[in-house]
Amino acid sequence: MKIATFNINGIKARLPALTDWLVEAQPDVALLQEIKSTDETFPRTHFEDLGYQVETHGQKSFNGVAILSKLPLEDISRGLPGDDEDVQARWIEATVVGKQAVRLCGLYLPNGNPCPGPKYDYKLAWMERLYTRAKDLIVDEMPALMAGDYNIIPQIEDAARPEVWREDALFRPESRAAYRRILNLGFTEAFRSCHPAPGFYSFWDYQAGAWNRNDGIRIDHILLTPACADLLQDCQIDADIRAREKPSDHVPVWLSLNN
DNA sequence: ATGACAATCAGAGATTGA
Repeated sequence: MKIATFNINGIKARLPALTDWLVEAQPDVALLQEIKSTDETFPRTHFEDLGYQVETHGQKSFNGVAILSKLPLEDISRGLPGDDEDVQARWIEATVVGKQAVRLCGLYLPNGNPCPGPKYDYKLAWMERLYTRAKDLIVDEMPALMAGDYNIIPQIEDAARPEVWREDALFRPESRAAYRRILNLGFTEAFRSCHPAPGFYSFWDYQAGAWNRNDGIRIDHILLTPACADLLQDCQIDADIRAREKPSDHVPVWLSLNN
């Protein structure tokens, strides 16, 4: 089963680029972030016509996550538990039914800039809630993964120019520590486990020719529970599509599972 | 030190992002 995560930076603006990639890459499941649309305005039938079941958790203008799946999805849940006051649409879960069922969590972790400030506080508080949910996934022992835009540069080798990120919310010690604390529950980060070498990125800023200079960062990750890591076959980044017409500033990260 | 770029909503320019 091929499962991908892709921050598309707006479903309306990305409809052609996303469609082209889906047709070429043929993922069984695509976890999308930053759909920037409500559930009502998401072009649901467009993806149903491509053979996907569509589950969204959107809001107007900002954020928003979705799952597209060619295989049946069950037990869909929207919103990260732990704060009933939180109105930002950043989390969706579902179980995909294959040879072996896998629990899928799609996430759009808060950016956190400027740092320090209330947005950074929100990021760390959100990560505390993520830790709680992640721990439950480990305890459940069902194969599960958490995929999305983590807005975390885990290590220096995940940035072309780590020095410019030193004080940024994506690279601050507190951010990375909160991410490591989740990893240390027993998760396997799929891409690093397949490709330990430095120099792979999943985001290039639109500004200052970042793509042409390969001035990127790796902030889109897929974390696997031990039972899910047993099934991991491969993990890749489709970096080439960043060079196309009207691209997102992120590119897809995908893995294949033996399930 | 600043801005560079793109998307959204709205129908200009502020806000957000990373």
